[in-house]
Amino acid sequence: MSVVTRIAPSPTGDPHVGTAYQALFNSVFARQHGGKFIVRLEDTDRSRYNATSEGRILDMLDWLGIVPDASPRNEDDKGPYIQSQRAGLHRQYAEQLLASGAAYRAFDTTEELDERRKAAEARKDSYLGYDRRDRHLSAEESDWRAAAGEEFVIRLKAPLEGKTVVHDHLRGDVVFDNAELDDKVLLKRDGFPTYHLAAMVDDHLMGVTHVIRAEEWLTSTPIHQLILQGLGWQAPVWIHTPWLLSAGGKKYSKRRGDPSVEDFRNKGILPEALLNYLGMMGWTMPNGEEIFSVDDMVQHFSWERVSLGGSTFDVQKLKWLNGKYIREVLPLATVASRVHGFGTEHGYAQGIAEDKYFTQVVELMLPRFETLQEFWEKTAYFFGEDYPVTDKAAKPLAEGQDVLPKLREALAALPALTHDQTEPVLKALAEAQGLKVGKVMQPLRAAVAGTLESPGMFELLELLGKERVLARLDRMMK
RNA sequence: GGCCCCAUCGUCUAACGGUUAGGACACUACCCUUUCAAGGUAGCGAUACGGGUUCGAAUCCCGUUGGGGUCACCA
Repeated sequence: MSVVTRIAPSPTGDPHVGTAYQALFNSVFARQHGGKFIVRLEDTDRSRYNATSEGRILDMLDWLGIVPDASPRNEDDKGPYIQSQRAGLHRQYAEQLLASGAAYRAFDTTEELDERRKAAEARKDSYLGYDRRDRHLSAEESDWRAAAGEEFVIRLKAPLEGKTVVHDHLRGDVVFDNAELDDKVLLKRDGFPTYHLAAMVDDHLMGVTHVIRAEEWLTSTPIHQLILQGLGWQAPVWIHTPWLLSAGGKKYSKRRGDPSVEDFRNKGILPEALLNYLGMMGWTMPNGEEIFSVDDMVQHFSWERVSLGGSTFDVQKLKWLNGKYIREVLPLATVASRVHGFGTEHGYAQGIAEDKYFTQVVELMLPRFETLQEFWEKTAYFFGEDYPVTDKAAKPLAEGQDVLPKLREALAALPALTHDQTEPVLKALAEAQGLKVGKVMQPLRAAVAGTLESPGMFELLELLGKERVLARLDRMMK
């Protein structure tokens, strides 16, 4: 049996980290088995639909480098992959369920439902689902009222007794008491299906073999099995993955202020690092390695190494990982081009060419920035003469005014400010003045960089070049 | 509240009945050093609790507690 997995994001807002997480695991598992990974947009909630969201979700996947075998941008014969375009299909199966007696029409208005629910809550009922008022309407009455134009929804007729066993691939059998189950709405008043129906119909029609989704779906899986059963279809392998949590221990969510994938991207997190980080949430490489690629994951993935406790998202560790990719994993040329691309996208790189000089700056800065954004925040003095002087740098700059002219003189005498030329000169000068090396270096650094945090002095001088260094010294000498 | 899931350092995790409970992030100290980093070394720090089973339990079973999820004409 060939594996088919999917993600079914809902285009309601910002591209969610949870979607990226699911996309990773679904695509890795499919690839590992030479199967197919598909993306289906679940947009059947017209009220929450967000027109830009759809494209942004697909863009996020592109950015991450997760390539679906089928999606709204890559349709095949199993499509369309936009769920609302399949509404006719869903309706047809809802009617089939209705005809076979596995479902029924319910004519309650939203107001009635609200009222009864509130009453149930007030009574502290343990069962808070639909009270099944219309479950026992005769077929004649149901047909007649529908024909008369009364609006209705189609609900699942869940069994009232017995048990439904869901076999979760990670947790084993999970037993639900049917009496706890609800007569869920399958087809809404507006003719669109709910998730429960739509997902099951589409998964089946698209040949999905393994439903890998977040743990929040576990409790509605018995409903899904009942739908499948009513339609005479076989259930897929259910795999409910552990939670992604945010600092408070709650479910990670954009609504709580947790960053979206776009937020990470805009801060200068690399897709490789994000994916690597997500991969170590709930899963580990067999040898315990922390730095691994999606390809490594495809090679070594197994459900046995998934831990079930939820994982708290730690931005600090993500940043560390990102820094690791910058300084150790990605080649310099790649880092330089990512940095420049980021700068262009966010207005930092105006008039700055992606040339050899730029790459040298990146190389010098390599161990000094963890996100692409940090690079730009720390390097103004490499790319212009109007760099700011920090408060901390102002002090050594003032204190060093008498040594600066001597420094200028010594540097001006050099043919070029190469490392091997400047180092002995600067050290000799410090000694001659009876000063600690730092007392000479810090004023120099403050003058040419405007900050006390910079790459090594000699590399800095060499890269900046004699002309610029001298001009800066002239300007900074009172 | 009913039901469901989960439980090792603050965080991510290793251990698949026998380890001084290991690693990583963070934190602290030291080393390196012209600053800031990076890097290196060391330290701090966990099996939620209570019962069993077993020669032996982080590991298996039960209970308690705690956390999370779910109970929408949202997904």
